[in-house]
Amino acid sequence: MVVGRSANLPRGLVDRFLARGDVWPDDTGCSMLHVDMDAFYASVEIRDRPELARKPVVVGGTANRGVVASANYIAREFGVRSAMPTSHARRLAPHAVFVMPNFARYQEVSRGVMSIFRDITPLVEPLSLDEAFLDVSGALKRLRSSPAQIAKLIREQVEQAHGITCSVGVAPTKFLAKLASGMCKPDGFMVVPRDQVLSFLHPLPVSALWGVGQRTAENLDRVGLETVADVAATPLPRLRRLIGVALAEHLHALAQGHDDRPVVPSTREKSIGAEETFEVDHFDRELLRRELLRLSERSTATLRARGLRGRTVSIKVRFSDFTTITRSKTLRVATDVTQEVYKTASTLLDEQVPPGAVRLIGVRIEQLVEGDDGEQLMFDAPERGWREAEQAADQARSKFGRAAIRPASLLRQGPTRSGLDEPKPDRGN
DNA sequence: TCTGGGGTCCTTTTACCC
DNA sequence: TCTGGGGTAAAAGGACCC
Repeated sequence: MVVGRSANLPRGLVDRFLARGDVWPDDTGCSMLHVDMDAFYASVEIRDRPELARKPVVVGGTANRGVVASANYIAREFGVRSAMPTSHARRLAPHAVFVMPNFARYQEVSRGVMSIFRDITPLVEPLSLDEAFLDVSGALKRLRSSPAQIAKLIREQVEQAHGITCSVGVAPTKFLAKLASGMCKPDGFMVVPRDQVLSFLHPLPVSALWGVGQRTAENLDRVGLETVADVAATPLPRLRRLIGVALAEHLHALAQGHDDRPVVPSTREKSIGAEETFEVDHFDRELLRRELLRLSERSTATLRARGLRGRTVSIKVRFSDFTTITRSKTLRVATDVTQEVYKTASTLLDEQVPPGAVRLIGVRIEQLVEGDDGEQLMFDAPERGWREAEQAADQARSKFGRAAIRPASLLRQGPTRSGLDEPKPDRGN
């Protein structure tokens, strides 16, 4: 039995732990909350266009090669799932309304929702636009509430202020809270009492463990490990041989209900990049180089906006058969200069990527450091002109819009791309 | 069914130095 | 000069997450 992400969970289990109005569960010591918006992108679209309310709604690139970023629950009844090719979704639900994602809009709603959380506790760790962990241990006294009461309050406030619903898991640890919110979706609320952690956890399939995707589930299945209980009962040395040291130790701990990761309010990003799938495959090197310039520009603009620079430039190329290679080069000095990133990226393309039909190309910058003008100027005077020019261009763009300033070689018509421009799907709900 | 885009983390391989 | 081993950093690939 190999079970994927969306496997049906033991039904009795869900019923046993689902919080309802009448019975108040024992939430002592359950100070970890995981809040997950229901079908976030689709819900925002429906809220903004009420005429969609009773229809199946699918948010995702409408072009040939897009995938579903979010689907409302009516669309899910037809089998539509996030990450599914849009073409497949169209076949399953031809009458559904297909909507292009409006990323800026979702960001705006997300900021509003997160600020509701921060009014309750400063210990908020967003995982993406549509979900976050909250540690409410410090807020209990101040609000004179239990964790479950705080969860209820959050659900009410989010719906009142933003017209969309969310699901909340309340548990002693992050992992359990996240499991719980996933199991009570949509518009639900679940508490995992401290003394029932193992009876909650152990009947679940291994794929429920954070870090077990399709591959690892198959590997575990091959040796007869199907449930979380099976993993918990496997001696650690054996598990290490099966799936590697780090993953084994991680999963073994989770399977025993151990997870002491704290809520970390802000973490610095480790890499910044941009990539694009073409609507049709391309062989033309000149065109690929032009695309690298566009992507370098996009990535370094983000770097500059956040006051960061990076030392390692890596490119990613996916061929028509879906094999994917990455090639990277580490610079002597960290940079945020488009021309320098582009030069490195295009050299990598020229020297290390074999010819072939390319469906995706990407640029990423790693080994990030906080920007520091003074030091850089002394060591690398020649790039000074570029930096100043690009900073001026950033300012012009923020005044007059993105199209105002572009490198001359991008003024020609670029290649056609798939419909998804910059989406971030709300997977998993 | 035919697979987006943004990331993180881990493992293995390779390059280089002593 | 050739070979080997240890250590470290970089490069490459892969799995996973939303």
